[in-house]
Amino acid sequence: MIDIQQIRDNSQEVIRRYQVRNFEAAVLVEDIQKKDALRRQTQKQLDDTLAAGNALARKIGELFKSGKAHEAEHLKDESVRLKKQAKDLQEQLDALSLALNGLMTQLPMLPHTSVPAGRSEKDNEIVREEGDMPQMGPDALPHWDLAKKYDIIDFEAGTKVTGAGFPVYKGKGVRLQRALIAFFLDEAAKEGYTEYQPPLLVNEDSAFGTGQLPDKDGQMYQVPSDKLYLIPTSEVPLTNIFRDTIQREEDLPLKCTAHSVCFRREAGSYGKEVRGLNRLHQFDKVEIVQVTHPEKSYAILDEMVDYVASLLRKLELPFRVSRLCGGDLGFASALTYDIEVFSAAQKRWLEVSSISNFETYQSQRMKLRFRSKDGKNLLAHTLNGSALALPRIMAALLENNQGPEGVRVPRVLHAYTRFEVIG
RNA sequence: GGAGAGGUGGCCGAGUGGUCUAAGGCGCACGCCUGGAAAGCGUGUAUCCGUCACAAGCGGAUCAAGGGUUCGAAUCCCUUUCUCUCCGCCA
Repeated sequence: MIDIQQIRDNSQEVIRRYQVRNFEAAVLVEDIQKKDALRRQTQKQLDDTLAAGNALARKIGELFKSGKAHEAEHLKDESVRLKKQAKDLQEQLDALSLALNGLMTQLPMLPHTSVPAGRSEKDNEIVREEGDMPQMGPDALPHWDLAKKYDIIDFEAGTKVTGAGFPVYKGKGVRLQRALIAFFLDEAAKEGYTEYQPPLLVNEDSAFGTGQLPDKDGQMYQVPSDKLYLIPTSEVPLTNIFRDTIQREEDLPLKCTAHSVCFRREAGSYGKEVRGLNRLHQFDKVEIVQVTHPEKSYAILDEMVDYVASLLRKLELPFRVSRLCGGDLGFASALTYDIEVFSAAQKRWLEVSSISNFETYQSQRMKLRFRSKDGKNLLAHTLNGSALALPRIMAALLENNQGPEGVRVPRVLHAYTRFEVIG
């Protein structure tokens, strides 16, 4: 949610900036301005009415005390009238607040000034490309064939047990994945992130706080009997740890990391996009989250991109970093970098990380604040990124490192896997 | 799942219908005192909304959340929720 103050201060500027997203905000913004003015006017009327009621009640109390009960009696009528009036105004105010809030949640985050205009991922701006593209012979196998050949992932078993998109990892496949998770967590710890192990189900408030609700509930698996949601990413529980808190400025930035299983319904996906490990309903991911001072969030975003790049470098995977254009930018994000690795047999770039600055979008919703040096409570900025998502890293490692002897494990993982080749 | 007890400010804790504008204490901040410090003394110390210059001041709301009774609710009633104790079940 953006700060309504921005609309009060300069609504035309807000509308103009939304154009980068191809988001036509004029009608919505005008509606918000009207509702906001009316809400404040109603608030004033209500406060005045309540103040009159309070004064009267106090007066009646005094009269009772001084034994003038009969005088108090006829004041009660006025008191009842004020109470009725206050109740009506309160109802109006609640309705207005609800409506205003509903309108505000329809506004996506204002894009950062560096976000390129554009409609689709074709307009994303590639800002960095690194690593050697492996040269594959014509007999190179895609990872799903390698997985079968070396018996490390059983897609059919997963389909039987649960359904498509729920693979069963096996033997060295599990070990490789566990090794990667441990490696990512150790690297994050070195980088100053505190490790958490959050719940995998969250309540409605949490899902709202990070922006999954109200609009993206179709992307989450739900447990309606308990009003809980399976997390699509540990960003949700991790960031919500700090919901409704006021942090100390000197404690910022808060740096958290967690490994978790992630669950996504991925309704509407099909075909080669979802083959093998490319797109799953259940997958593992190590996430990094930061809660920062607003003035530092963009420098920190760059740091996070550099950090994720360093992981891929250590894994010897070729990757590229792109800045998402307005049309491809998530609803909640002000600026997002995507990082993709090249999976050599599929000859495709696979997105393995998405690193975003949400500015105050999430902190506004979850009232995540910090107390500044001059004693004001300000909204913090929240950021997060994958560091990293496991399946596509597995896919690229398998495909890029295949050879006659089997699949070579990157050196940095040997200490974790305790084997160097999957063969 | 059953029974019982609870939820008050940063923390502890008083408070059972009208100076609650929430006692008292602790902590914290600032000041006085001091060679310096401690002690002592004094002052201050929540959040949100509105008015307004996002100042001061003023008004309103908040004693887990929501609803109700009453002229008036932290206090009485109902619902929800969370915590604790006991029982049951259980990795």
